[in-house]
Parts: sequence; structure tokens; C-alpha cells
Amino acid sequence: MSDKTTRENIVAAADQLFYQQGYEHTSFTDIADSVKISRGNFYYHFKTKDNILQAVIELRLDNTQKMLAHWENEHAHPTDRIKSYIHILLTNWSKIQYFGCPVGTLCTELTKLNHVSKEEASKVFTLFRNWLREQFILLGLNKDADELAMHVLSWSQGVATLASTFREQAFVKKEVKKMCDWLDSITSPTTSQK
Amino acid sequence: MSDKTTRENIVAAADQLFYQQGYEHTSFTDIADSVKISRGNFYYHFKTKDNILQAVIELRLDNTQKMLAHWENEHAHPTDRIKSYIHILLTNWSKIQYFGCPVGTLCTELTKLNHVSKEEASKVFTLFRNWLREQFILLGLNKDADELAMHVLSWSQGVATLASTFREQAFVKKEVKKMCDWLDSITSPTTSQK
DNA sequence: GACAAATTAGGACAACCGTCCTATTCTGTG
DNA sequence: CACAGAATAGGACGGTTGTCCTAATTTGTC
Repeated sequence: MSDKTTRENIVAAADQLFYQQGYEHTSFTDIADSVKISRGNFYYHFKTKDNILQAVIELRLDNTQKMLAHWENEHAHPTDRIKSYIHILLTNWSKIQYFGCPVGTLCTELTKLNHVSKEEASKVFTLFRNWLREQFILLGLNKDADELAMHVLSWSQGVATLASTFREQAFVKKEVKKMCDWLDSITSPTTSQK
Repeated sequence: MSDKTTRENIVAAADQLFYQQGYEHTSFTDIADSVKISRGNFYYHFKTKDNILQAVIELRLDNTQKMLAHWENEHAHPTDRIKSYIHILLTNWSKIQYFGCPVGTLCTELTKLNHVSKEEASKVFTLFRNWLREQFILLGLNKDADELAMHVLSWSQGVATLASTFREQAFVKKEVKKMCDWLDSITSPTTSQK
């Protein structure tokens, strides 16, 4: 973390703190302490708190795009790619159990604050949505592609919310399996359900 | 609202404001202005902000229990009762599209704040969970009752989150239909799926 | 080594927060 | 009407917030 730019360190620290504590509950002092710089130095890199949020969202958009590209390279079959998405619930369990989904919780908070950047934050969701839709199109499900994408998105979102409330890993594992089974069922046309 | 006790008015106003703006973002001044009392009068009824939150949660627990009891009286068949739950997504669409699910969003916020009352808030979820489980037991699905209850809970939760992010009613309608169809499919043993 | 630019540290600022105190007004009972 | 207690209004308090200014330090270039 120390070989990076101070600005990058600030954004990285803010990213984590916004995720763990929420945007509003995270103060300049919190971030400054985390990066180990003075609060005064802060103003040199970011004029307002909103600017930091904007930078954090940009970082998340970049990281998300990289992750999606990585899944595409790793798996040739769209079904496996979608399953990679589904499995984040277990891969990131150690954080999700405490802080939920970083995308959903930020969007929820910004919506309630009626924050200027709420639309910008929802673009992370849109990134996932469009990517999932593309995968379903590749599976030949053109007509329902967006509907299926939204289904996967909302399903995982609900599991993440309940996971952080009840903190039951067994529940998450069951739901992940259900999602994968469902995905297989709509992919293979043996028993056409719905 | 004026024929109620001042205390009741405070709790009712806080209930709405916590839902619409979030707990932390709602100040004493906000609530006082909403009830049209002075900020000083506040202290007479509630010593701390946490006390108000506690009262709000108690109110929500009561209201939830009344709603569940109402659904039980209204519908003899458990399937119809569960569908009543599912349809809140459309019944309360006008609010959900802006503020999401009141239960989920509060739990999420309190979890991130690591607030003392976070467990208390999650009891509202538990109320729904146990009630849904009972309905599934009445349907003869004893073994998977809790799993099914959690499935319905997380499903609706995800839809509510995405609904407030994208604000697309068509999506919610589709998901509500899917949930009802799914419910019918696991109830009628014609085509045993899963 | 000199010097300009980039970067940092420390603190001041007004505004707001939750909390708390005290004086005033309202209300009901004898 | 008198009077005690409930209820309300207004403001003070210490602390924290985001923001901003200025001086000191570091860095790179000639």
C-alpha cells in the first residue's frame, strides 16, 4: 500500500471504510487515520467528501470491469462465468457476513441520503446487469436475457442482505447451490421449467 | 396524528424519518420539526437517540405482528397468506421504490454502525421468518420449512433492493409473479421440482 | 547547492450534532 | 381560585463534522 500514490491510498482506504462503516458514518479523520496522513493534507487531494466518494465509485467501476473480464478469460462457457458471479457470496463470505454487499449497501445508503452520486453508484449494478445479460444471450436466451440478469442480481442481493443480518453460512451455501441448480435447469432444455 | 400522545407522535415521525433518511442521517431537529415540537421538549420523552430507535423497533415489531395476524385471519390457506407477504412489494411500491424495504435497510445500517440495537432490529426479520416457516409447515413441508422461509425472505429482500436502485416497476411485477408461480409449484405436487 | 513546485502538517472556522438544564405554560384536581 | 405535577419551549454545553487557510517540509531540476 505504501508504494502507491497518496491519492490512491486515500481512495483505497475510503473504499474499505465506506464499505465497512457506511459513507456518512465515515469521517475525514477516519480516512486520514487509516492512511496515516494529516487531515490537512487531505484537502490537497480532495476538495470535498463527495469527490472522494466519486473517486471510490470510479475505483469500484474499474475493479468490477476487471473482475468481469477475468471471469470471461477464465471460463469459456457462460454458465461457468455466471457461476463465478454467484460464488462471490461464498468467496467474500468473511466480509459479506459483516458488511453485506458493497454495491447494494452503498446504493441503498445514497438513495436514502438522496445523494448526488446515487446514480453513479448504481452504475456498478448496471455493469453486472449488462454483463449477466450478455452471458444469457450467449446461452441463446436472448428474449429473457435482461429479465434473467435482474433475477440473478436480485437473488444474490437478497442473500447478501440476509447473510449479514443472520450471519448463517449454511443458508448462503444452500442458496448458492439453489442458484447454480436453477442456472443449470434453464440452460439444459431437458425439463423446461418456466 | 394529533389525537395521539406526543410520545406516540414522536415515535411515528421517527419511524418514517428513519425509513426515508436512515437512522444516523435523521437528527433530533428533523424529528422535532416533523412533530412540530421544540427540541427541548424532546428530552422529556426520550433521554437518548438510542431510546427513540428502540421505541421505533418496538413499534415495528407490534405493527408486523398485527399485519401477520391480519393475513392469517384474511386467508385460510397458507399459500394465500404467503402471497399476501409477497405482494407487499407491489402494495408498498410507492415507498419501496424510493426507500427500499424498511426492515432490510435498517438492519443493514445498524450492522454497519455496529449499533447496540442491531440484534433488536433483526427481530422483525425473525418475526417474518418464523411466520413464513409456520405457513410452510402447515403446507406439510416440515423438513424444509425454515429453508423455504429464508428463501422467500431473501428473494423479496433482493427485489426490494434492486427496486429502489433501478426503480422499474415492471421488474418487480415479474418477480412477484415468479415468486407466486414458484410457490404454487412447490405446493402442488404435480411436477415435483427441487 | 539554489530554487520553484509539489506535498504535507497543524490548526482555525462556522455549522451541526446529541445531550442536558431551567424557566415557563398548560392541565387536572381539590 | 389555588396549586401541584405534567408538559413544553428555549437555549447552553462540549464535541465532532466538513471545509479551508497558512506555514513548513519534501521533491525534482538546473
